[in-house]
Amino acid sequence: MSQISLTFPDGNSRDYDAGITPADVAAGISNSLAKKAISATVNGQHWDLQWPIEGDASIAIHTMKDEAQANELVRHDLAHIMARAVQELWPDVKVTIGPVIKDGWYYDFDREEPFTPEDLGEIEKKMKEIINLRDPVRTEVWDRDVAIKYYEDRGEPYKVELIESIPGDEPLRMYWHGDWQDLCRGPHLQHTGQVPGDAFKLMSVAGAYWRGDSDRPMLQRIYGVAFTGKEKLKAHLLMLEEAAKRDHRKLGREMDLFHMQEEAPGQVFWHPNGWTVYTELQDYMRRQQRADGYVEVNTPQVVNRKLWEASGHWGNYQENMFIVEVDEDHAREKTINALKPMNCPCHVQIFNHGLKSYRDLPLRMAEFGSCARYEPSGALHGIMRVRGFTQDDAHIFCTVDQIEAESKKFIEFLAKVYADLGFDSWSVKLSTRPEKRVGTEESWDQVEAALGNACKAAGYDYTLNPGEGAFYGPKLEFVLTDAIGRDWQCGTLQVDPNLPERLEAHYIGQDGEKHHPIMLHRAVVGSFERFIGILIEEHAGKLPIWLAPRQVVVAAIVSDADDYCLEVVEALKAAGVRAEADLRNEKINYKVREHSVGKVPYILACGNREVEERTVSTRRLGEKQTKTQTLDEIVAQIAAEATPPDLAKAKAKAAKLAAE
RNA sequence: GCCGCAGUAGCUCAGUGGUAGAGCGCACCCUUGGUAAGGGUGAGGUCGGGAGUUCAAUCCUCCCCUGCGGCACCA
Repeated sequence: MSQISLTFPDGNSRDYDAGITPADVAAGISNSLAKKAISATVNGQHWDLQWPIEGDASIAIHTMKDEAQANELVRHDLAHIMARAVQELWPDVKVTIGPVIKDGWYYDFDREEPFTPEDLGEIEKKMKEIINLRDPVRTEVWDRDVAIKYYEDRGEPYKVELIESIPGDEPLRMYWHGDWQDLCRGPHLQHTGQVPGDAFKLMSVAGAYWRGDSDRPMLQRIYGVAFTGKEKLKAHLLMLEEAAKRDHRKLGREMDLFHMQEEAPGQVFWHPNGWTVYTELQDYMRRQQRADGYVEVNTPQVVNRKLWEASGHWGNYQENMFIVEVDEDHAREKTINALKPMNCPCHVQIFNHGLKSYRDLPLRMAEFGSCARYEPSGALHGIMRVRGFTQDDAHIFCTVDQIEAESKKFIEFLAKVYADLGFDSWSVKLSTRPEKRVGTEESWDQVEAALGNACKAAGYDYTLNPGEGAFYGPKLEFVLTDAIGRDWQCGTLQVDPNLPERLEAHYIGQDGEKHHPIMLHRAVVGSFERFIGILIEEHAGKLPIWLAPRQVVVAAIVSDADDYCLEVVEALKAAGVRAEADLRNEKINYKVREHSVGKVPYILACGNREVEERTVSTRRLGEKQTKTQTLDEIVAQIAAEATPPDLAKAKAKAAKLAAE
């Protein structure tokens, strides 16, 4: 038998007979390691303890202490254990696939009856029994024909289909957890008892299409979460509770920001508080855009289908448009219009009005454009995914040569805005040419390179998103990461040579000839609705004071202080602060609690002492400590703190200049 | 759009084949209280919409709408 050399993480190597398994290797090191071992990494590949090693290799034996491998194995084995439990409870249920996902796993089943929450409890119980059996895990490589025959005989059509879709040169591997068998590429644990029986939980049942295809059968997916220890499961469940507390739908109600109702699904009724946040953010964006060389326009909501036919939306996007038919008495035919789902065709109309010269480019045309899209009902989610929304939309009309410089300028702009809005953590993805596309390879090469170069020139790295570009051009996507680690795509930059051509936009070049401009579709916050939802969840409702709808409540401790409270409110208002008085016949405890729950950044309490001394008792949201400040002092302090970040910077700069 | 679950007072929720209840909030009264809920009284509901079964439906059945969790979608 030939010998192979295995190199361990400490750099030592040892010779073994070819075909040795990591289990044997572990046993050769120590008894306890043999028991504790869960898997190995062989030549960088996660390796089952039972798989033979045929050549020289590096090897590391894993135990439950290796979090990454342990999590993967625990979750993967639980997927199998759950499938086994389900088939033991209901033998006619058909199994499909069950992959590991973030924090857990899922398994898709085909079963006539829907699973109920009580079923989940029963399955969980059965899973714990299986874990306690400590059944060995065993694996074999099978012939395709044998495997197909096996699953055909057992009436498991989904498995047959899976095998048929696996490339012919790949070995088919079978795994047994006790007597229960599943097709699986592995690796797995040594026995079911290696799974911690108290560190997993079945979370939910949901429908999911077979192979993710909406034309195929709907299966039932059971989701579970699992970790290497009980405490980690607890921590995870706690985190979910915390996330639920930040839910913008809940906070939106509690802070009286907005509501939605069934007469206008997917559209927002902004209340005064919410609209204050909205306009504050919009005012900020408007200032930024002006400073960055954009012109602002406004275009119609209801536009005749002719324009949508010309732009291509009628053909490609009709299902997502609100169609508005107007049946005028004296019109022979009714006119058919659509609410605009995007602003770009309208912006081209403005561009086309009057002859443009190359000297006019780049032309940066911005609109806080209200759009309506008929999103599928199942896609709606609070104010994050809606049917009516407003974008900080703009289109930059430019030449091919200007793409790179304009993109760089935009990235810098976006970076400044995100920094002002408190998002330090964001990343860039470059989506490149998809399979179905228009345009030449050379033009794609050129434009993709321009976007990549612009990123680097602006000082940002990007990851590739191959094949995810639009049919007409590549795009940059800017992804924010919020306070609890969730990703949100907000900003975007898309290169579009197609629409200007379709809508016959052109400019006169230096050569005196007509040329089509390129359009860069771009947005920073994306939809205001969604972005405000993100802000609410990011800050758990405690918005930065300049965005907070109610910045200060001046609360009277005794009614003798009422007049003074009103005076304080007036002083704050005069300094541009959103302040209100709370003179209700309630105790100060009650008022403090209510406005704290309402996430008001400043509570200023005034009693006889304050009236006497012309001071206020200041309490900052989230702090227990109060302090006494003079009226002048607190007005100046809050006015400064409530100044939007861009204006604050401008003020600081002006002050510095004045000092010099 | 698809699968499952849900819809009862402004909010959170309990409940029943014989037309409903709590807490909070709201109104009024007492209380003027020093930093996260003082006390009392009261008003408030077509039990999501429609149809059916029944002597009788908020409750059972069917259809629709909306929401929630996923899936699909996000030119």
